[in-house]
Amino acid sequence: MTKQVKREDIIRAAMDLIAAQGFHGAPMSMIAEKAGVGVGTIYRYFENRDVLIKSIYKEIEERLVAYLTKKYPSEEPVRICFFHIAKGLVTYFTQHPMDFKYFEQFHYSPFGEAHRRNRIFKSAGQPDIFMELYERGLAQQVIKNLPPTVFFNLAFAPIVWSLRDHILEMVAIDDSLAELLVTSCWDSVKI
Amino acid sequence: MTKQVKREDIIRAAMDLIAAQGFHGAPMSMIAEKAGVGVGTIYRYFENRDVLIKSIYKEIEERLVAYLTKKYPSEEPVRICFFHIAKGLVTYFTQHPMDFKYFEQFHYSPFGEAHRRNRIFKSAGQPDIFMELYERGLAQQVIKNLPPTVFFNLAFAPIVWSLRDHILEMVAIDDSLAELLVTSCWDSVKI
DNA sequence: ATATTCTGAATGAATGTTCATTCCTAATAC
DNA sequence: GTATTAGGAATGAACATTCATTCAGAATAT
Repeated sequence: MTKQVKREDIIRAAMDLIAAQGFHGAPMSMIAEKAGVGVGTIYRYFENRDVLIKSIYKEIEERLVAYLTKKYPSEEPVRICFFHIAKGLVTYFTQHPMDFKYFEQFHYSPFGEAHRRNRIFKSAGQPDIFMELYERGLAQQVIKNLPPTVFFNLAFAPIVWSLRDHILEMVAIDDSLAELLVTSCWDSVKI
Repeated sequence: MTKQVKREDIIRAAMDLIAAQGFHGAPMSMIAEKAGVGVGTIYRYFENRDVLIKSIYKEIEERLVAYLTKKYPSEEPVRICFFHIAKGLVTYFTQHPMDFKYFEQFHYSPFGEAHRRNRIFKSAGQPDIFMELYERGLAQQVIKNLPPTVFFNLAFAPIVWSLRDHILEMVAIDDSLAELLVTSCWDSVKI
């Protein structure tokens, strides 16, 4: 078993456990057992628990940003770009519920609190499609004149909450409901 | 010092600590110290930690519901009722940021998970102004045909997120911005 | 009025448990 | 044979909860 594979096993195990049970339901001993390694082994791959947790977050974030950025129609109107991102979020997280749950656990924890100051998707190197969308929308006067924070909240908070409800099986978001949801978000910010 | 006063001291101390630092930053010993009582004393007023935490939640919830229900214009159109609730939320939580922070901590924790399920599935109990609003809106065809969950998410998620940002001082929500925010939420659910 | 006994609220040291982390030994690679 | 990696028991820190003890004030007796 190569080093890389063992590292992946640890990440996979930790992610699944934390997504399913929260940080409390995922002690190092349990992660080790699920990954099929000794507890001490984890510390050969990650300096400590915090580093492990942040590494997992980074991996998920990279996958998500890659997904949203791929085929991003940057030349199209703001509205089209918004729909691309919003529907992309729904699709990605519907297909990767564990990623969503992990994201949520992370975000509402001391880790996320620290992370929140810098905006979510502002990873170095990546062009910030969110901010670009906001600025272009304002400049072209297709969206209301709102502070960026409030714009993002109107545009994405209902989607995130609905994804959570969908993943918790409290509502079923099919294609047509997703369309309606995303359209409604757009309705709230468009002029 | 009367019993009631001491109980209030404990609740106040626990609430402030948990709101500010999260559940982790509020061990019983610290709550006791801040309340000016012995650790054991807390257990004379609350069976255990969980009961204390849930009691605090209930007190806040009662205050909030009382605030929203007072002067509720139940005879007015759906739109007016929505604005009453939405603006009431903004006003109440702007004036009681600790209540908001506690609510948030509670909601994104194992306590909240359980609480949420109950709340949604058995909406029984007191006259639920939220559910009443949804049903009346649907019947009168003034709101889109959406599952209740998604309706609530569209209507309130951006408000909650924006309140959080306001309380964290990442955006300043004054009266006119609140008006714009609430109107935008209504725009997203109205027909 | 004063002394004595009783009561139960208040306390915080002690207990038991849960974990992250360490570190020594075993296994494996080179 | 030596160096590197894996393993998991041991360690110690953090915490919720308990419970034997204290003590102020109420009740009762003298």
